[in-house]
Amino acid sequence: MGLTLYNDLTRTKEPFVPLNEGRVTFYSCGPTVYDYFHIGNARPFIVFDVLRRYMEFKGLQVDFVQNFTDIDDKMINRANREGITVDQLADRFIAEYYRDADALGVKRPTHSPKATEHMAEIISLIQRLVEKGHAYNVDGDVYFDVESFPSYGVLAKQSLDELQSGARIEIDERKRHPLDFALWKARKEGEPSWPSPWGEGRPGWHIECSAMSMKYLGDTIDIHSGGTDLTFPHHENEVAQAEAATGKKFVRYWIHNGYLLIDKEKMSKSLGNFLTARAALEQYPAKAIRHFMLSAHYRSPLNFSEDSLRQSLGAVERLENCLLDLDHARNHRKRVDGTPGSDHESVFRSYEDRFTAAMDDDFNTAAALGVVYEAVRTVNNYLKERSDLEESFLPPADRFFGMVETVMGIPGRVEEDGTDDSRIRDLIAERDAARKSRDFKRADAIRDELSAMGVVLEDTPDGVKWRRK
RNA sequence: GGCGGCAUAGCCAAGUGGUAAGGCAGAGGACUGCAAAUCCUUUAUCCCCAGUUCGAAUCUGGGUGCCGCCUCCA
Repeated sequence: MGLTLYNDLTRTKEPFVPLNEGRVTFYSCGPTVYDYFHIGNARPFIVFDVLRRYMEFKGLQVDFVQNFTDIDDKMINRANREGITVDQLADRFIAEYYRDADALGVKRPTHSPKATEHMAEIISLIQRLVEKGHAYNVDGDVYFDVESFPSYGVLAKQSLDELQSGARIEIDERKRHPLDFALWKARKEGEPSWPSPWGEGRPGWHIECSAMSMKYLGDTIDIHSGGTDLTFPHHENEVAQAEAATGKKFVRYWIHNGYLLIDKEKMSKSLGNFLTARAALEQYPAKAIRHFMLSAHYRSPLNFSEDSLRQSLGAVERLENCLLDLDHARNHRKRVDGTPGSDHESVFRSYEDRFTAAMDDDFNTAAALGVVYEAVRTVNNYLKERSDLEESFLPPADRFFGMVETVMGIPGRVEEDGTDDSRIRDLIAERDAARKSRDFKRADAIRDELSAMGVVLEDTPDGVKWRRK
């Protein structure tokens, strides 16, 4: 069974068939690097990271491009406020972006282009639009002429008239139509600028994505993703610019993630109701945040709360404990030949099939997680019901949980904290000896000591297990 | 005004015609020196009304409530 995706262009679920067999071109709108990103911004980063990983797991080669917007009003304002250049601001927050995204386990894109490094492509795209009569120059500002592009509104599913009514845009009399948008903005005092055929200036809001998408992935790409608030006007405008210039279809599948809500409201910088990803990571490990993001379907709104994060942490720890138990059994239990009649291979293959079926169904991570936890219970039961370990059990179990790790990035690799394990092992051995001689006071004292070191002990029939908190 | 989304147990959340996945929390039990982990049992008239159907959380119509986009925003 193949992957199906809900395409916002058609508003239906469609089988996903890449333009070129075996290869996927995927562009995801990235951050404007004027500040730390918040946990709501992190949703698309994580969720589309998982979609990308899943497609790679299925054997597709994914060319995944995510841009950095490093020149716009917010960049200029923030740089001015900080008394630094826009370049310096961008350098700083690109580094901060990577620090947080890496910490969240988000794979780095194939390409991460910056707008300021693609002026040639941007200008040449605008030029093509001007030449074809889709754009016009007014005093050094260049606007896209929406009326010259009959299918404007394909993504919004609205006509120009409908879009106009009720819109609270201040009307710029120099524009031919209120919805005409800037491709190029003439330089203002104190702003960074680049030379162009229309004079010094800088690119408008939307043009960079079209230009960079076309440069790295070609005129027509398979998938373009972003938050649902980008549907209009950002993505609508991208379509208009690109298709007006090339005459070809720009994006085959448009996908948008739902918002992260907080107190039932959209989390956003302008509302001020946000929590930075950095701050969230100080309180909860990445595995909990990833699990939280994957616990709902990507298109649904997802309500953020401390409690939800706590619940996700509890859940992902259950998965982690299961894998630790499995490893402990691997290292300490007697291996025996498989019992005739017990077919672990087909049990885990069935889980794998159900997991991939859920993921194939418009990337239903919540349903896929349900399957993961059924598999967890199976493993826990198996380990409880016997004291040895069949050789036939590990390979299919490892394959299944390896797939979960590869695709979802949970539970994630345990970070080394530099503690010397030999000290821990010595203490555990000492405690074990104390327990054998029924000196429980001493044993508990050692447990407390280890606990203070962040080490949790579990006494099991297979011996003492330990893990870091 | 136009376009769109959502409403499932205490909480989070799957499920698009055949009598409700999974997780968190709670209760009871098993195991246990203690603890932890784990296992078992247990918790849902699927927002309301009407309709279609042998049968609806799932389809249709009408409500109610919440949210979003149309303006910078993932």
